[in-house]
Amino acid sequence: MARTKEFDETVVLEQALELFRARGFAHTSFSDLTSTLGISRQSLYDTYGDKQTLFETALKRYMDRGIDAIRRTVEDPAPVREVLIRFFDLLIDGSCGNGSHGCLLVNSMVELAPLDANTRAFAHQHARAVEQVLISRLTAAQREGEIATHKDPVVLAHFFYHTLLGMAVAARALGERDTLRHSARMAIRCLD
Amino acid sequence: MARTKEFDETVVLEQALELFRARGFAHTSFSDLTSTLGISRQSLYDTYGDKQTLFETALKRYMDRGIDAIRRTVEDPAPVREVLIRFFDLLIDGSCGNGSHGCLLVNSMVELAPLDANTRAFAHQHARAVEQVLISRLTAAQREGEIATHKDPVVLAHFFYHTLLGMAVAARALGERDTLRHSARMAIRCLD
DNA sequence: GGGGAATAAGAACGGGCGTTCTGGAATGTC
DNA sequence: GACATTCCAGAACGCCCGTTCTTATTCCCC
Repeated sequence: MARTKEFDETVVLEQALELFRARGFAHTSFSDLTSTLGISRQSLYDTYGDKQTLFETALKRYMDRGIDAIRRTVEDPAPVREVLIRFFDLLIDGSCGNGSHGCLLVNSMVELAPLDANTRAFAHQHARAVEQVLISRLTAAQREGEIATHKDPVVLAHFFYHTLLGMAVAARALGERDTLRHSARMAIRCLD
Repeated sequence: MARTKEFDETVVLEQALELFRARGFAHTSFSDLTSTLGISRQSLYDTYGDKQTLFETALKRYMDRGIDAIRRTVEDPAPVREVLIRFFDLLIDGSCGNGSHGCLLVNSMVELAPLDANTRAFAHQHARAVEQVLISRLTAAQREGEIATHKDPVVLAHFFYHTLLGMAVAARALGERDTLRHSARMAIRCLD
């Protein structure tokens, strides 16, 4: 039938994702992509569509992978404080790793949310998903007496999400891993 | 000698600032600027230099104004918790006002910090300035018995700064003012 | 009121962008 | 082994970007 592809679709997508994460959507040109990914313009178009589509595919992939990791971490039946430490460490490592380029979703929220409805929808969807995972876990912890009953799991979940956003920005622009760890532990003390 | 300008330099600079805040640096074109500001390309160049320079001038102005407001708010001799509520409300109002476009500095940190050394320097400078103001105030509060002595003002200041960053992102991409208020109050409870 | 300098408007420029086209090479099926 | 199909590489396209040039107008000072 046809010639076989000379590259691995998911590997190349992953490289594109890293480039978008490092440089943002607007500051990543097609030339940047082809030279970094090592494939031709036409192959990029044939395989992933235009730049916008490629970006959204990468972002979607990144989000799905992220929310899965978060779910696995948060739903672990360990003490809630320990779980939250792991939750934040997961995000800190994810945002500080590979040269401290932050979180692709957070970067995209800042760059594109006011300009692009799709990104805005992605952002809302992700926020609700993460918050929902946290709310469930916090509510369960409350039932088991780990958290005082007068605390509101919803408010706590929003607060942790906002903390997460701030840490992603700090990781990208300031890159102080240890400071972020301290902040995470400080945030968790709000449970007391 | 010469003809007088037909526009107010600071007013136009302020409008440019708002445009950069709303759309970011890369997504704001010279055409966007001239059509929104109502002055010609040549007048823009003559008055503010090129796009990069205009942007940095606006960012510098924004930062100076911001740090002044923060300093005034935080150095007020009211109870520290009350002061911090005002501190966060100030930032929430600043980031949610005018159509929820967030904070110009935080937006720029995310868009440009990894690409541009100037922006990176601005970011570090601003972070240290804000943190220093907070550290001083928290240390004073500790001396006066408002905060337990085993708390570390430096860690607290970093934590509040990270919270600030997160709220700026949430304001821009999610725009939930009341939720932000709740998070601010939650963060302040870390003093207890 | 005239000289001179800075203004403003729009055309023009070079460059880089995202995208498409063209042509040749490689592959699996009949 | 020829065909159809898909892949790849580079040239080419049109567009918009930031910037500069040209030209004419406006205003202040003497």
